[in-house]
Amino acid sequence: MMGNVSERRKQPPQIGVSVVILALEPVSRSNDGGRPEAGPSGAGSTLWMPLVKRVRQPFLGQWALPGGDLRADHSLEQSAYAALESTTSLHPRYLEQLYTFGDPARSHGGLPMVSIVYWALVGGSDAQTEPVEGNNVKWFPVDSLPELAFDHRAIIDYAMGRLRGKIEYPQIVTRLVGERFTLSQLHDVYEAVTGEAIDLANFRRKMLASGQLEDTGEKLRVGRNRPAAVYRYVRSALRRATPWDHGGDHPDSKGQEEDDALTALTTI
Amino acid sequence: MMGNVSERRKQPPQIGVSVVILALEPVSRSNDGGRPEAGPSGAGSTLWMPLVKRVRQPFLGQWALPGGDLRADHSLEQSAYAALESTTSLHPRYLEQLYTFGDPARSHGGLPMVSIVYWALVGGSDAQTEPVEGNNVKWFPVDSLPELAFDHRAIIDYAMGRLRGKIEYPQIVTRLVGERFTLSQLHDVYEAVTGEAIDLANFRRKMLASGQLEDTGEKLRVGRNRPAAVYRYVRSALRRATPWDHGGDHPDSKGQEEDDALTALTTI
DNA sequence: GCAAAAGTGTTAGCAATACACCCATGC
DNA sequence: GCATGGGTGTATTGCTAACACTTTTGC
Repeated sequence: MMGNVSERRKQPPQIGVSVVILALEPVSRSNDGGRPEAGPSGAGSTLWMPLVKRVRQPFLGQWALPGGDLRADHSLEQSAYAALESTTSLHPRYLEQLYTFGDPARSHGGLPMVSIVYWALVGGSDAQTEPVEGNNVKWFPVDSLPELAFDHRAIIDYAMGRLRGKIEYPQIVTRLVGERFTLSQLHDVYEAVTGEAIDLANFRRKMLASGQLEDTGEKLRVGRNRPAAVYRYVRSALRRATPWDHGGDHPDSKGQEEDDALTALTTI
Repeated sequence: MMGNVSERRKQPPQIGVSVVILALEPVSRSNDGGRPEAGPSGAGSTLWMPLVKRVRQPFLGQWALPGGDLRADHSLEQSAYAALESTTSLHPRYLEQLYTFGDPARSHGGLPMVSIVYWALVGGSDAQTEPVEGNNVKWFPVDSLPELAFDHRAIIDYAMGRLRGKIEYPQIVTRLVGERFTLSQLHDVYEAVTGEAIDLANFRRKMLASGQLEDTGEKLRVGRNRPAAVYRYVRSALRRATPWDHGGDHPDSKGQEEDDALTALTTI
């Protein structure tokens, strides 16, 4: 089916999608969220992501980003969703294209591969079905990841940089912290993402002064301490999309079709 | 060679690269640059880009972004360079991946196509051989482009947004204005890119205060007016790359091989 | 001298920072 | 009361915007 090597060099490479998935804590069915969590662990100090164990060479047995194939009749975003759901049973509330990697050297002995990488944010209520964890999928904290296949480590670092660059956008934060949240929770997310300490007092003021938050009237008591006010982003703040992103691949295509299920796999 | 339609739907789509090329003025061999230009036209108020006339259906005869194929043994960046040089005879000093477009709807009757789009910045001294202009290539000011094939108009808008977002980076500005420049020239570039009027006095101060500029000692007289000091970016400023970009596709791969020349063409 | 562009000074206002302080709650 | 996190006050500092002003050149 395939010609000799010198012929193959002129062929186009393979294509696939991979997804970097980020959440404040491992997502499973039990976290059915909805209202702000008064979780005892405090969570918020680091981000987590699911990885998939490779079942083929090269890098057999190593951890890698979830991935899948591309089909000519699907948009890139749809393919990313499909890859995501088939491995982690998640339907993220935020999905955005990250970068396309295509250097011949990155295949490390496999076929040359172009990977279109998306990154996704998931919150507590995004689990659709039974979690696949324990199978070939496992959640890791981003600050202590295992050794990764291919160039996936670099891809993840790049994704984290992108997340840091977008932390100001309500759409982003909301997907992580949820729709309703206290200022402390919001503050925790900012610190988890930036990795830096942020003065809470100034943070409150800045957020409230931005006019993007509105008090829901609710209160949330965390431990045995003073209850905190619960906020949400005002509608107009959520709508305001960044024109220099999502510019491409039909950002409005939400409905992805139920299709033939894929088995959990990774691509480069 | 190709199966029926329902088989083809499951196939991966085609892949190609396209390039959005931007310059302060149309680039041809005559502008051999090197030192800052005292051009009579003042140039600096708008950006220009080359487009290629399509020689196939769909959109036959319409203007489109330069593009080319992807080969399994080339990096994406190398493929972008190849597409660039084969159409415009330019070797840009800045090349960066923009976005990957892959919606099935964008092919408009052609084969489904995934386009990995790069954007490039060229200055006066980037022309390598005879300019191809007049053949099927023509330069247009970005604020009055002709009607474009496919979704190329949206792609260009997206590229402009990206450029605006990066105008602060010395690497970007330098590729447009050149290595040595007066503050007025720098100011013109900022205004051309942002599209907004910027107070020259404050602009000077801000730039000088940044510590990123150094006086070369040279003077440049533009018309019959007072000569202006010529500056350049300090080395450390140029080196400082943005980690959340160029993270991917072997950013250090500069040497692109001389290879079989391609004929001027466009892809989706 | 006059025009035109280079370059400087001055002011007001806004936003980020640092940090001291008070408030509400459960034990 | 006291510990803990929620929430407020306030001074300092630095950057930005607006705009009036001076300097250097060719004609």
